Formats: sequence, C-alpha cells, structure tokens
Amino acid sequence: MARILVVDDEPDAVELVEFNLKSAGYEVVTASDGSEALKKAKACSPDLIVLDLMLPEVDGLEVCKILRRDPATSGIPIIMLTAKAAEIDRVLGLELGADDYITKPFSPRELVLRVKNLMKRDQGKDEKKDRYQLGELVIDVPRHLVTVQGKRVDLTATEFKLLTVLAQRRGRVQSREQLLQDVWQYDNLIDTRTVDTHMRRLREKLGRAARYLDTVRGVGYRCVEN
Amino acid sequence: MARILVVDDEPDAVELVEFNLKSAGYEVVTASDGSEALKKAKACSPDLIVLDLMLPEVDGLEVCKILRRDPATSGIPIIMLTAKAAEIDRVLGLELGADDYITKPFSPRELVLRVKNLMKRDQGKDEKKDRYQLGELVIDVPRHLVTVQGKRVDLTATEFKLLTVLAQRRGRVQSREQLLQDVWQYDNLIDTRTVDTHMRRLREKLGRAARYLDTVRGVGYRCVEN
DNA sequence: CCGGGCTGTCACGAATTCGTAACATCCTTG
DNA sequence: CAAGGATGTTACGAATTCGTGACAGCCCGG
Repeated sequence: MARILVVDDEPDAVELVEFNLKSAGYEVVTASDGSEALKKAKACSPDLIVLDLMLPEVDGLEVCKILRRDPATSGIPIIMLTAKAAEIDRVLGLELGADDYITKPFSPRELVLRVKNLMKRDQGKDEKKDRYQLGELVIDVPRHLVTVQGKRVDLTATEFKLLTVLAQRRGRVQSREQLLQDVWQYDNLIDTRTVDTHMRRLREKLGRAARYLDTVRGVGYRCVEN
Repeated sequence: MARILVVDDEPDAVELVEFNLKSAGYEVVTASDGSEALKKAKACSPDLIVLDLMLPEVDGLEVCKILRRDPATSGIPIIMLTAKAAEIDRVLGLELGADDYITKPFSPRELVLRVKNLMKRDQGKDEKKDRYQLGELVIDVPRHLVTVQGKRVDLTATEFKLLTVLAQRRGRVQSREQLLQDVWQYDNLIDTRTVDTHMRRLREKLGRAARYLDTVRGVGYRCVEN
C-alpha cells in the first residue's frame, strides 16, 4: 500500500505508532534521530513522514527544512509531532511546510486518521495554501496579514487563526467543537460559546467582508465563496 | 447492536454507566478489576471499552497498555474515566493510546455521546459518503447544503439530519424509533409522532423532491432511489 | 504600579426551531 | 361502507440558539 517513515527518539513512541500504522495497513520504516531520518527519507522514498519535533543531533525543524529543500523529498507530506501547542505556529510556518501536526499526547487512532486524511488529500485537490482570497478579502498566512479591498485589517492572533481555519475548510461547515480543536488546540475546557464571541469580533473587524462567514444554525460556522 | 465492556471497581459507577448505555441500545459487559477486564476483553470481543483509570490489582493504565499490545484487542476503542483532569495527559499519552477520556464526575449523556462518536468513527467508513444524490436532489453533508435542481433549500439542523439518515439507509425502511435513535441521538423520551411532524416540514421544503421520501404505513419511512 | 489590549465567560433578548396536542384525512380491514 | 387505526396538517407554547454588550482576569510594556 503506502510506506510511512516514523521518526522519534523514544523507542516506546516509535513502537506504538509503528504498531498502529501497520494495523491500518501501512508499511513502516523507522528512524531514531535526524540524520538517520534524512538518510532513510531518500533511501526509502516514503509516501509520508511522521516526524517528532524534538530529536537529538539534528532537530525536527531542521530535518523538515532540509527535506523540503531537497527536490527528492520536498513533495512528501509531513506530520509533525509536537509536545507543546505553542510550537504549532512555527511548525505550520511557511519556511517549514509541515502539512499537519499533532500535539502530544495524542491517541494513535487520531494519528491514523490524520495519516489517512493526508494520504487522501495527496491524491485529491484540497491543499493548504499560503494565501486565500475571497473576493475583496485576502488572507496572507505566512505574513499574518488580512486585507479587505487592499486595506489592512488588524486581527488578533485568535481571530486570525479562526479566519484561516474557516478559509482552509472553505465551504464545509465547522462545528464549534471542531473550531475549538483547530484554533484552540485541544483545549477542551473552553466554552463553545467563546467561538461565538470571537466570530462576532471577527465579523465586526471584517466589515462588509463578514458576509463570507455564514452561521449555520444548530451546526456551526462556514466560510462561503461568494 | 454493539457490545461495550465497562470496567470500574465501584459497583455504583458501573451500574450507572451500564444503565445508560443499555438505554442507548448497547449490550453491556462489566468487569470490576484489571485482570477480569483483560479476560473479558478477549473473551467477549467488545466493540468498545469504558475503562476506569484507578483499579485494584492491575491499574487502568496498565490494562490499557496491555490491550494495545495484544493484536486481538488493539483495535478496540477505549474511553478512559479519570477522576482528575490533571491525569488526562497521561491517559492520552503516546504510550497508552486511549481514544478519548471523560473526567469524573460526568453526565451520562456526555458518556453516551462520546461512545456513539467513537463507534461511528469506527464503522462509518464504507457506507458513509459526503454526498448523496437522488435525481435532482443533492445532499452535501460537509457543506450542510441541500439543493433541488440546483436551487438551495434551507433546512434546519434536525431536518437535515433526518434527511441524511434516510439517504444513508436508502431503500431500507426506518422505523420511527430507529430514526429517533439516529437523528435525536440519546434522547429516548421523545414522542414518535414528532418524527411525523419533521417529515412533514421536510417534505414541504423539498417540494417535488419530497417524492423520494416514502411513507411505509405501519412501519416507518423510507428513502427511495427514483 | 498603571493602563491597555486580548481573552474567556456570562447574561439578556430576539429570532428561530422544536415537540406536542388537536384535528383532519387517508388507508386498511372486515 | 363503516370503523378504527395510522398518518398528514396545523397551531402554539416551550426550548434552544445565536448575536450582542458587559465585564473580569491576564499579560505585557511603559
């Protein structure tokens, strides 16, 4: 089926991930440090890489960058494992180009789901972009900049992330729970109504461009195209 | 339907969980300590396990690990019950691999919801689609959008779910009780006649496309292909 | 220490949606 | 065709949902 390279320096972690991925029908290759990872990434040409952020010798971020620079490996989807939610911004940053991330601790099932998701996405169309445009509304992700009719709109970090997530999943309704997951990173303690408040603030700042943000009563919010 | 193994050393807790799961239509097997849990997990091959963190003899964490190592049980979703929120990290930890957790005290409703969620995730892969088409009627699930001859039809959350469930089980008659289970989830207090009213509203909004929704007198409703 | 921006929560009200009862109609059965 | 049950239709009060404004805690720079 498909080959996955798993990189982590903790043997237990590797073993668990390996076991679960194999159960899901994938072929698994492992590496325990950065240089080994780079070697195997070229040698085995995996279809996907699960990469721990913290590694001895060569850091996970560094590995990611190098993989992206090399034409032989730059097209391989990477899922980053991070210990802290705070590191996520850097992971998803342009200069790194990880395709997805999971914060530790995570459930193996969750990992398998994301792997499947990325594999599917690989064949399909739905890719993450640096820039989203909805009519006069432009979202520049790496620059953290939003403009409406060329005029800059100042958004807070949360508002920006919320808008970006909605734009990424354009067309599809996102439940409040889903948004809490994606924007607030697994912080289940937060009230779902908080999403409403941030949507309100976001809409207020976006002015007329707020029309791209739909409320789907009883379900959640959705970003629409026109 | 589906079998669930409930593991807790407090009889009261077991009883409460058992009662609620049974009310939701599940078959329940119970165990009061770790070794019994392991035995029954293999013997009964449950579809899901609800596992208390603190157990006499073999700790819940240990049980979880062992279950994950054994190929016979590693695929079974596990929901952990923890007394303290602080323990969550360990529960969802990489080396453990629980799929979800609930902190005590919890509402039975919450538990049932999580169980359903995990079950759905498990089996829904083949049958469930993002999109259903019945002639001029198109149901786009992720977008939460229904169109008839390309014209958008506004449905409430309940109506949409009802239509989706019927479309998923296309061709097969669904009893009112079944529909209440699938659409209204946990709440079995609702009058079956309520389904009729929602069917009426749904048909009204669908206009001509309502012809895809059959009434099977004395039995229930059915979605037909042509 | 103060002040301001950001964030999460709450409370309130308007609007929608829901569940049920009541009545009307349809269908089956004998 | 009559009777009785099942379903369709309508109306309405209850409950839910969402937008809005207010507010307190937090962090950080001055």
